Amino acid sequence: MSEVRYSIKIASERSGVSSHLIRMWEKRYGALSPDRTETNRRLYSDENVERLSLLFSCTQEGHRIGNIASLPTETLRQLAQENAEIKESARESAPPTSANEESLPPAVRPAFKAIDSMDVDELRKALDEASVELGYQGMLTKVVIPLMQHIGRLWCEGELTAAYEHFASAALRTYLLGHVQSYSASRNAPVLITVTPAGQLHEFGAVVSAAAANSAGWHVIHLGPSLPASEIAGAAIRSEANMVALSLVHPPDDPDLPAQLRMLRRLLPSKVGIIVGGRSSESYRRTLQEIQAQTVTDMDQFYETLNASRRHGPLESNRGRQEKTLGHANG
Amino acid sequence: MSEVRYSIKIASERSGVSSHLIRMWEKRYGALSPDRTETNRRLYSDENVERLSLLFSCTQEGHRIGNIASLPTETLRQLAQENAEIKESARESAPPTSANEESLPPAVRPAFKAIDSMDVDELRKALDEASVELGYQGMLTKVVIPLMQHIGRLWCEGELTAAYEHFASAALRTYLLGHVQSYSASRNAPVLITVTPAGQLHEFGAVVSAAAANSAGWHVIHLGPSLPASEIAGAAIRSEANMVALSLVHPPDDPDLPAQLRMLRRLLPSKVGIIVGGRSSESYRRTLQEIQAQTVTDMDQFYETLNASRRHGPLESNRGRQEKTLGHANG
DNA sequence: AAAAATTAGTCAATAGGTTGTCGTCTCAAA
DNA sequence: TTTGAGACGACAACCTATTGACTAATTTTT
Repeated sequence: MSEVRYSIKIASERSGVSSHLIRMWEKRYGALSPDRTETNRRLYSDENVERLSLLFSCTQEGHRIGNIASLPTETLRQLAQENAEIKESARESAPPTSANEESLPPAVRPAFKAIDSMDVDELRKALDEASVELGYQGMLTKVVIPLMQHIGRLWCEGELTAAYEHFASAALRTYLLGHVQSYSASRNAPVLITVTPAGQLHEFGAVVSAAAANSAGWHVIHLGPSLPASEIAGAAIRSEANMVALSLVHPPDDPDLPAQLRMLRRLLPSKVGIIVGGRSSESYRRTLQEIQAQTVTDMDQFYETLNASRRHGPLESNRGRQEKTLGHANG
Repeated sequence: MSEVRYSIKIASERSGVSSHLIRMWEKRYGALSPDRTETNRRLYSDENVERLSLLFSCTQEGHRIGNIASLPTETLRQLAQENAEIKESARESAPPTSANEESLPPAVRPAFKAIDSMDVDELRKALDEASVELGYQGMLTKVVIPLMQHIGRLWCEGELTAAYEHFASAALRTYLLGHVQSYSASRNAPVLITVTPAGQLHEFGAVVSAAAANSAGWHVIHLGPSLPASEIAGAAIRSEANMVALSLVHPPDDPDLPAQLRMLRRLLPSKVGIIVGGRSSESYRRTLQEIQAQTVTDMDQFYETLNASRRHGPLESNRGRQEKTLGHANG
């Protein structure tokens, strides 16, 4: 701790309380009693300044200075703590975004604006327009993915609150999967399962690949995030899937995941291919190689792999997918 | 506990009783006798505030203030709890939710079949048809909810694999939120935020309420699962929401949740109502009551509450109560 | 059933307390 | 000399307390 003392001006700047008011608080309420120089100048320590800041934020919250001026600093700290979140949420809700818009490609901006104002309809419109302009797959690669990356970045840097991230996820997921629904392909289209293995909670990659594969003519069954290998395999077998697409994003170092992946390979029929993408797929490279998964690092590769597998892939097979009901469920 | 005393303004904000009314209760019924400053200002302790909250919720239940004002705080606490229990049990005995075992209602079967064969299109068709037959809200209450309950039960009993549960969640969510998108209401429709508080991972209740509210003419912003209170409040403020709908399902005993809920109440503008549903809402009854959340146990109640709030502001009530707990907005 | 009384919440007016800001004056520091 | 600090007094804006009167609903009485 330094024993630095500040003039009232500095104390005022640091605490946000005008020097005038600082004197008033001292005089009227005895809020604090700073040391003085020989010539009667006030000298404020770091503790003094902290106390001033606390008093200030409490008054901002509606507490009357007269009621709190004499409380010990520790109590003030608690009181301010109670309200800390208020300020946070207020502050964060005030400046939604601003600075980083320039760094966004123009095509992404309308969609980002829609997220910014939490408007699903606007988002849908933006994406529809992007679809027309860039094609569906172009919309995916040039708008949706950069958009989520940007939001993720802003979120990490604390420039965007989790609420926006959640909203964006929910809205985009609904938009993309909604399209999967309505595009759903003909009866003898190849079948792809999109899913995230147990422990991987980020669904977004799987959603995008679902949308992408669907637009490429696949019949897609999206199972969502964090499903154990046995479940994935079960679903694949039951639906006679041709491929399973996994997205690995976070965590990049799950010690259980390799075992899960190996088990998945073992349980899956050998003609069913595994295709893996996502930021963290690199971290599990060894295992992925071992199970002969095809890793892709971008959308183009993903399309390519899908096409290849469709032509001479581990599939072909009789497309006579007949409905199978669950043996067990109630009659 | 700190020995902090609050001004009447703060006491009013925290208890939800207008400052005016607080004085009336003191003067007419001697409901409580706060300390005073030398200049006769009232000073409220935390206990005082709690008592005010209790009195308030009891009056909301229909008790006359004159009858309960002189009861000791402990008795009030019991009374408030009893009321909540009676309400609960009345509701529970009324709709016995016989949706038990063996036969699920015929209306649900096509949708269940679709889930069973993991066919999104078929599911969509089944729900569309149910919509035509039962109306959108009927589809929600008579198909979607029983369906999810049924699947949840089968899952619990190990009769259905997680893959089906995941698939059903993803598909239903997309279907329901997709409809929210396209229905999105006009500019001056009331705004509802649907979300799950931090720690509550089950999104489904929030999704259904989003769909329901949207069909009732609300503008819905769905934020998805597990968002901290400050985020929820920030989003609500920013979007000028009229209500926030929370779904509590699992876990039923999160020790952090009550604090989260209290904080949410504090951060939200007091005119923003909180509406809570879900299987576990009962477990948090005390806290919910404290924050004056309106709990609902079925869809009908949900609609009712939405409508009431739309008509007389957030605090609906049997007796055309004041819609301003915020009488302190003096000015 | 109509009239009167009771109950509960709200309003308005007045008086006075509380708080942030301003201006002025004086004195120390640069 | 200019600038900033200290002290004092004044003041407007806001908050609080009290009183009495008003409204609307409910209950009691006639």
